[in-house]
Amino acid sequence: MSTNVPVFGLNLPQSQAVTYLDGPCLVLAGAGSGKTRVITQKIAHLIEDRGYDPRTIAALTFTNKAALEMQERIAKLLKQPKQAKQLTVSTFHSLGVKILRQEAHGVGLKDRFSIMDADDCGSLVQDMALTTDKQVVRRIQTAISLWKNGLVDPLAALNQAKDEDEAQSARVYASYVATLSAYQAVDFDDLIRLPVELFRNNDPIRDKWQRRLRYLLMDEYQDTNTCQYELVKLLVTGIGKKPMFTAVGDDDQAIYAWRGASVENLKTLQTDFPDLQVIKLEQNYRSTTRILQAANAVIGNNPKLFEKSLWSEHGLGEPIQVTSMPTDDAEADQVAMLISVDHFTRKNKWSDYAILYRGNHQARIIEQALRKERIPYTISGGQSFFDKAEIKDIISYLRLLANTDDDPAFIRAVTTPRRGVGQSTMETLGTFSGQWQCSLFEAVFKGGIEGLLPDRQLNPLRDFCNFINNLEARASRPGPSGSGDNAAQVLDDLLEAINYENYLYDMFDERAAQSKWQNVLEFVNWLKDRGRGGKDRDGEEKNVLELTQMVALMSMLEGQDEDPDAVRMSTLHASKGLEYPHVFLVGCEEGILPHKGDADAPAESIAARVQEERRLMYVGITRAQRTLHITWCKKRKRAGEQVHCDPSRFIKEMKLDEGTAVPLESEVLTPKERLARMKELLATPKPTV
DNA sequence: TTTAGTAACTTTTTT
DNA sequence: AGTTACTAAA
Repeated sequence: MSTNVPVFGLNLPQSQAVTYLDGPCLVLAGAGSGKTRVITQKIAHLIEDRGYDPRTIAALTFTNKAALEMQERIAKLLKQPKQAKQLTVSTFHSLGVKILRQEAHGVGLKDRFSIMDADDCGSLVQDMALTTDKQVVRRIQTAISLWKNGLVDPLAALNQAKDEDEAQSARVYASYVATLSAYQAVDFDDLIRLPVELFRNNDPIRDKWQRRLRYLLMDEYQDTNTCQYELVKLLVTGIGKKPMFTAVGDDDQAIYAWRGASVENLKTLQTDFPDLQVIKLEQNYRSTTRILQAANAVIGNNPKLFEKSLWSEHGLGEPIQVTSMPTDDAEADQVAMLISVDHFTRKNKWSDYAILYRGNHQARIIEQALRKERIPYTISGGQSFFDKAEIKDIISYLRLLANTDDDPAFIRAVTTPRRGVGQSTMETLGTFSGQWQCSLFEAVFKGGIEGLLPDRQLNPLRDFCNFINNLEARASRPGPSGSGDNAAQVLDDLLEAINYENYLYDMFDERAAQSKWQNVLEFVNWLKDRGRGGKDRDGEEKNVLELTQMVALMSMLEGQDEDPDAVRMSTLHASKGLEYPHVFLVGCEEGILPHKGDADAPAESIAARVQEERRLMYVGITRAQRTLHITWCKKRKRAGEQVHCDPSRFIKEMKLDEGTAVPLESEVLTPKERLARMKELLATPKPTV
């Protein structure tokens, strides 16, 4: 097939990107230029026109939400929608789990390894660094994460440490790695790093996976880190084999440098693959011209990696509004009111509106305001369903069931609900297990522990461990249907046995307990559903272990039970890749956006950080399709006290005063005025747009 | 030893 | 505002 025949409904560069299959391909896709469209169409093209087996195609995204959405879009595109289920559409991390689950032995893990979340890792670091200072713990955690993502081992980290802080982090790094392997556990970074290690050292296994995944597509390529890029390279390059992949990215939307991503990967791609075909998508199908102009003006202040200029065939559109607010409370109220009024006057859906902000904590105050106005909303980004304490409690039991060496899970499960095991018991047990180099669970039955713990403390421990053992025996017994455990029954038994519902009602007031128990039931039902192979029963059946490992990665809220008609609230980071007709970008103040970090950082890194914040602003602006409303506060509550704020430098950089938009001065209404205005607006006919 | 209640300290972004 | 650290009772 010639690459010059345009695919129906695509412009020329899009079409070229879809049909180009002579080698590796990089698509530089500006905001709103239809990059997801290119990926989904290309997958359809591979299957339907080129005869690819869907099982040999993998598309990698950055969030589970994006993966889910992409799979749905592909299903709609295919003549046989069921083929979409055979594709690997997942995050890098999920692919890592998939590989590790099959190749655990190759990296020295037992089959039933645990996946530890950031909290578990945090308490690990806390113990090993001998500090309770949360700041220090987080600093060490990010240092370790950056090392892992950069494929630097503990020894190298120690050698290249520049100051005592880094040396301390490196020492903790060493014992951290040792402890994880003692637990038979991995952290998020290991999910990518271990497959890389495996493929580097084991050619037959690497070969196997290369045959398994013949074509690779990557979304948001600008946000990949060294380790992820290495995994990709190992998967696509082989002797006598043509590297086959498509990477899609935009250097202006790189906003994850803080977690090890490097935009340089875009450039490196060109040197590593000299025959790389580079295709630029510069036509924007999303926003009005005014919005694009503002976005371009802001990003123009950053150095360019690739030359590109976005343009749009849409009209000029409505002016961008910039409003100053006296306080953050007023900002939230005002935005809620503006949305309410606009919703009723223009007869728009609630879901046409999005409120975007820099930090999760900004969501709280906005939520309150929206509730006051009776506006339905959904929050994406921020702490997820799976991070709720009651859900993590249940998960810790499942993890322990799957892997009794998982000490963090043991600690949580054995102490919640309270069963007479407290701090000092755990300390004794911990020292003992440390001396004998065994897990806490093992230590409970090891000879010698009787001398250290009186029966009063030892009995509850033994009772608990016997309980887990019994449950585990039942969990791994084949269910009536043959293969797989009877996950549903095990889950019910577990909740019953630990009396979790009563525990909740003992610990919390009626209302809180009720909602928490509701969450638990919802979670358990969700698990049971997945255990049976998913909603349509055409997914793979999963046992308790697989379910547990899957849940560990579900840190983002899934779009399943989202209210379809509700105002969207999101952090700027979580909004990447999404679009909304009407966008409110709140809290545009110096110190918030750009966010101020360590003032004593070197000037160079401060400059780099401001550039990343500017890209964040760019992402925010380019989410908007029709209207954009930016707000900033003169005063804001911060750690209790009111603090004076200045407008963000990025507002000036939008160059709104040069004829593209009219800045609007602050306009704060009292409830009475608001009501009057509302009535007045409701009476006027819907404006034509 | 465990738990419950009160006083002080902090808020980037996420797989 | 929301969590954590510390102190007093059971």
